[in-house]
Amino acid sequence: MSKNTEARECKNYHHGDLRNALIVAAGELIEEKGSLDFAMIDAARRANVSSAAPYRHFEDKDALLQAVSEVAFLALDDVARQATSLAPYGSSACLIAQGKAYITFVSDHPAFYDLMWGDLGLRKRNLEDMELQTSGFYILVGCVRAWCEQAGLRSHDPLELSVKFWAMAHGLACLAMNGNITQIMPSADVHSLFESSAITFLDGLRPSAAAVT
Amino acid sequence: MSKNTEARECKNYHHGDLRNALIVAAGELIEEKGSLDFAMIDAARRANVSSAAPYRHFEDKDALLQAVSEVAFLALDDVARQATSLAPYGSSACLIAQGKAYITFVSDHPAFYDLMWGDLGLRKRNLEDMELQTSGFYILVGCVRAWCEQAGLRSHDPLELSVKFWAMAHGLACLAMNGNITQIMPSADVHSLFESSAITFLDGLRPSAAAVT
DNA sequence: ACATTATGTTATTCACTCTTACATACAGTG
DNA sequence: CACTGTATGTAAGAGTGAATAACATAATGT
Repeated sequence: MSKNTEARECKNYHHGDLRNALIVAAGELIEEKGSLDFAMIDAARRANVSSAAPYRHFEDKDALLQAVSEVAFLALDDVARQATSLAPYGSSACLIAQGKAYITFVSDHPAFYDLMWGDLGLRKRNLEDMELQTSGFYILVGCVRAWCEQAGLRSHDPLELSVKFWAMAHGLACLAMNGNITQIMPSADVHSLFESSAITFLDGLRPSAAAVT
Repeated sequence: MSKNTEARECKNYHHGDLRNALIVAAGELIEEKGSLDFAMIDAARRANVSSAAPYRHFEDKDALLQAVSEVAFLALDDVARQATSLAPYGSSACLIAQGKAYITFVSDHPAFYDLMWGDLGLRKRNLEDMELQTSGFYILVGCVRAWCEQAGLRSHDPLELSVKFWAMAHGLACLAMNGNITQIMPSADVHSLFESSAITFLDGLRPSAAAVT
């Protein structure tokens, strides 16, 4: 052990946890640049390794992006879980809280949205990833199921309702992210918009609402 | 979308309408590849010009993509306009027809969706483009306004309702495009899903639906 | 010790975008 | 009709970044 770390630039030849370091570095770059087109070598530099090192851990840049995307989906799951506890489980407020949290997440991280749902996203990837992509969704499904029971609306399919509810939040988040909502209604707040939208929708589910064309 | 301007057999040194030819070529490449990462030289080849010629008309590839995107938004406007005449103006069916047409457009051209709303999309572009991006939206606003009057619901803001309605269609289209809906409800049809979702929402707007928490 | 495996480096290749310098057509003017 | 300016084309190549190849270093197991 006489060879003490001279520490010219690198302490150890082996990084130790390069794979994770690269995922973190890529995540930072995406956040900072607000886009996915960082260079592999930049992620490598951030982890203090050479440009070729990442290819020991990821087949190509897309694989690295996918790994970052997986982390992002897990983070979104956490967001959904936390939102669940903001209001009584199964209440309308609980559902709305989840939608709002979803919108906040998307709005705060537009570049991650691109990663998760954009052209480089999971659209053309395999099924395991798809399951990851929708794992957080089932947190919502649980709430919706509870809501249906509390509201005495057992005739509705919680899964179907959840998809519709998700789509409302997703659509508003997407439009807000693109600036469309600000452009159309400069004074509007996406969260309020979602809340009133959700309330209208939930009201519409109740039998008292007569179907009229 | 398949505006086949077959002016390719050009014998002259000057092309004549290279700008448009490139837009068409790029659109075809996007449609064929299902992605935006075609090479500029491929678009140039399709127009029978050299690889540098496009740069006389477009500052860079992004500018070409933007031009294609503008054409795509105009095509979407047409889709919306046509859908308006599928049912009595101002009826629920008319609104639903518009949403369905929107969903069809997005589902049929996922690569164009990426172009129009993705990371290479208009998010970071200027205001004129934003107006183009939402011009078709005001077709919907007109229908919604008529619907409000026919339904005797003048207390609602048609603009706000339209945004919410748009978001429902947009969200479902986006999730469907990513395969999420198929994954969650393999037997579900996005158009039916949208229709029932829209009906629920419109029902919820009627005063008979009591606000309950 | 020594072989094996994992992980890193340098140097290089390849594809693609974008630029530069030059060439050609066409329209307007004397 | 020559003359000239502008628009538009070409050819060649610089610059960027992903990915690979060949080699180097460390950790591990027997």
